[in-house]
Amino acid sequence: MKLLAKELQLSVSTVSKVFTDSHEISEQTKQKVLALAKKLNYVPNPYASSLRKRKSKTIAVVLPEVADSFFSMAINGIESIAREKGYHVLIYLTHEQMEREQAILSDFQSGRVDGVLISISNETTNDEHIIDMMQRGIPVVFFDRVCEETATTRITTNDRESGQLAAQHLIDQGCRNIAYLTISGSLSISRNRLAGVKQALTAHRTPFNERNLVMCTDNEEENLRIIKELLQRKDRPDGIIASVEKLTAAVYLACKELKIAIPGKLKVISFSNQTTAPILNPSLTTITQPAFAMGKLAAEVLFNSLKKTNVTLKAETVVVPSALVVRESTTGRDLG
Amino acid sequence: MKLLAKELQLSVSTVSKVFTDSHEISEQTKQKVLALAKKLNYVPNPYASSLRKRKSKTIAVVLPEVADSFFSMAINGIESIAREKGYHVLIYLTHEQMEREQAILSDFQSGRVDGVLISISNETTNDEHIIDMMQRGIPVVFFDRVCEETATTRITTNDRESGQLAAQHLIDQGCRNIAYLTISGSLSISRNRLAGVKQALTAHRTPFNERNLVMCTDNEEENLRIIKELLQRKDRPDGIIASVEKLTAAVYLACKELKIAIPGKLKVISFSNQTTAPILNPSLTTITQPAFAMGKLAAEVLFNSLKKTNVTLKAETVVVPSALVVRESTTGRDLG
DNA sequence: TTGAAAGCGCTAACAG
DNA sequence: CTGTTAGCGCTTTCAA
Repeated sequence: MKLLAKELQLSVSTVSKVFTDSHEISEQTKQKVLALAKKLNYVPNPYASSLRKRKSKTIAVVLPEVADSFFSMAINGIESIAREKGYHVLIYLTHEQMEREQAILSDFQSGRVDGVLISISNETTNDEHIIDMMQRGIPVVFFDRVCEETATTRITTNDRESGQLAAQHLIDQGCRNIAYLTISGSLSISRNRLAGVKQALTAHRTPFNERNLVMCTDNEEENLRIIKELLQRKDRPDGIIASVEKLTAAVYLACKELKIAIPGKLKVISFSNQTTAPILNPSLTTITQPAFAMGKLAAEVLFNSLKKTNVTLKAETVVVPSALVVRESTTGRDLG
Repeated sequence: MKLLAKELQLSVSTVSKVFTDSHEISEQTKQKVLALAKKLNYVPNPYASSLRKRKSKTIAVVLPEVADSFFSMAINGIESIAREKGYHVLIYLTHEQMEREQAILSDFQSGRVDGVLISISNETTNDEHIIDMMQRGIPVVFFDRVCEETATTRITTNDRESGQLAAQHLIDQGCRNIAYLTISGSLSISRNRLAGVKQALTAHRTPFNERNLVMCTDNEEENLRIIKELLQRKDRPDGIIASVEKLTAAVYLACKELKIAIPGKLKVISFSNQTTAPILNPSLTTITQPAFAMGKLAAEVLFNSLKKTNVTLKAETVVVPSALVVRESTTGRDLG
């Protein structure tokens, strides 16, 4: 299309420089070129540019799933920064499968993206595919579900403290037999939350009962079954901490079916960003993660490293704290 | 990297043909090349290929927002097909602003994407930017929030019938003064739903009262105020149809504050795909849209047209029906 | 079945 | 400040 731009009796390179906003071009010609470009509705071909410059102005966001308030809010945060910086966002879903995650990342070897934001799948037990990526010079920033051993920047929330806070809150509300619901034994995020829970219990001289560590699945009905089983045990828990948003519904439904009163017979707290938490029956006490902020921060860190050349990301964990929002499911009282 | 591939004493073109899986290459050399490629972890540069072939194997998904169950489930559907077809998915958010929508689409003039899936913003009143796109040979498929006048394929749900069904259900439950909550007067989807509501009311000899058409905003607190105002009118409605998922919370909270019993004093039905609908207080009667299916279908239609060359998409509306799921908020009874 | 050569649209030296 | 030239890595005739 530069050919057309030579309506103006200019060389291709001059026109090109206009579009890269080079300082070595006079205002006058810049205006002329830009004017004609607008008139002709011309936009430079990004792929030609990518090919030449060896950078794509595109990042990838790799997620386990998107139907989760945390991830959708995080996408929002990421997008807000990407837009600001003129980057494009490719989205990929692993559906919690390490194999897919590997396949997706391996495609990035091609230079399709300049950087990657990733929240790993709960199947992901090794980080070779990620290290591979970084060795090829493609920076990776973890957020939320991180690999703690991998040498790059990790954006997390204070999972351990949050677990502790949640458990402490339940203890304060009189719970003595607390169960912890999770979907993964391997994710650091899950382990950290559990560690916090255990710490709070131990501090209170009521060590965590390992039978109360309940592993859930991807399947809603299966989860309902598992939780009903839990609630039908003779030593049934009097408090539940759901470490994953989507387990909330299963807990509520199980209680409904079994006619177990929340919070009377069972207190429930959930790691959740659902906007419906305040209008559940009863309203749900949550640990609310700073999803938007974490997405935003992850993107900022990534773009920052993309600005400079050859700067490997610091192997550090940046923590954005979550908040405990107390509602009726643990207190019986509506604290707004 | 083809240079490296000439470890094998082959020409670049031969190697290239291997990667396009050309039939004019012997099995033998194919294997050899593929083997070395895997060993060297080589992946062809997609941008060079895009430049040459003038197609990017990439589509754009343009959405008003992502923090909405419908859109996140739709993304899921889109991704499932994209993955299957080997396409990549760029995501863009308009945040309900037509200006952003235009800016986003205008970038696509560059050939960045081969096609576009779009759900328009509620500000979008004209379709010039979209027509422009199509005239440049980039196919556009609408889903959910469509432009009815624009000559391309539209994937919708049966909005009118759903509105009618919702209103009829409220009438059946004894409502005589039904309000309709919306965030847009211009979106066809909103108009159609309202038309269905009116039709049901008219059929029942109780024409819709225009004062009961309530325009809400992007702002949660503002919405709460608006709805409280509605519920404090002397002729306060005895039934509410929320045409947007996120208005549900405002309705519930308003009722809580004003101590209006649902469904006793007010019956509520919502167009919503929230997974928490069954565990709200009370559980929420919904019109549930086939989000995943619609996303999937939109993607299928788009990829179909991308396969052939120079086939403009049929200007037709494909309807995937929604379902009425009756729960306590309109009946007082829990029907599961 | 394979190879040589041209060029997709753009940018980056380097000259002028 | 502007122009010339040489590719970025791939695909695609066309010829061997």
